[in-house]
Amino acid sequence: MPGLDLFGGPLQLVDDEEGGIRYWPGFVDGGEAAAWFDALRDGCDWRHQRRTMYERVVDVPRLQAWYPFDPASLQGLPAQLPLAAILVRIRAVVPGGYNSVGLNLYRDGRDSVAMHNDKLHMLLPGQPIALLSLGAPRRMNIRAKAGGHALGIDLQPGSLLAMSHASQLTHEHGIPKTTRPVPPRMSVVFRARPEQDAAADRRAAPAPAKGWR
DNA sequence: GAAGGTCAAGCGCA
DNA sequence: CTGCGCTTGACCTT
Repeated sequence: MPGLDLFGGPLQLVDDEEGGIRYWPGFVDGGEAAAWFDALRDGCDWRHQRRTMYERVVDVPRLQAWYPFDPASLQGLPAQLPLAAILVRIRAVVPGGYNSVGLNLYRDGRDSVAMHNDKLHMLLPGQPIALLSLGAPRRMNIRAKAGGHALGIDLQPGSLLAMSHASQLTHEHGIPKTTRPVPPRMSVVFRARPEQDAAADRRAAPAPAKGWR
């Protein structure tokens, strides 16, 4: 386990040729993280999905929101949300052609995500995924698919986690449920998606009406 | 357009 | 106590 470096550099959690998985515990200060959390919690278009399992319809255990945007103009990011400010800060540390942001809200310890990796066909090769954590700390497990033990990391509010494209091939990650009482936690995840998918996103996303008939 | 992958809750196990 | 692996099935870039 690498030690915390005193000069603000990241902890290297996983190594590969594209930067592996890096973690900046104090990427932004607590006050800013708290302000962003409040604004996003109150202002995002949160969606609650359902899934069927064993003839029962169950709630997906988290709320989600998602915005595709143009990397140059930032069009697509709602102006009343601090997403553009967050993106600027993230790009300065983890450069990338981000064109989509997904948010997850884990309301309490019963909310979770199963171990998974991001779908590679939905990501541009070589481009990292950048994940900002806000709200309460939650444990994330990271495990090599090849086997071995899971690495647990408490994602602190204001922390940044950067995952290489290549690491999605070799590792999976998840947020387990916990019986401990925990306040809400939010992740803000920036990705660079292939243009054809990004275009489909723009079509699917709420857009100004422009019917021609 | 087809079809293989995903991922929910709960259980048993180590 | 906690993580993990197994199960079924509707849905498939939210």
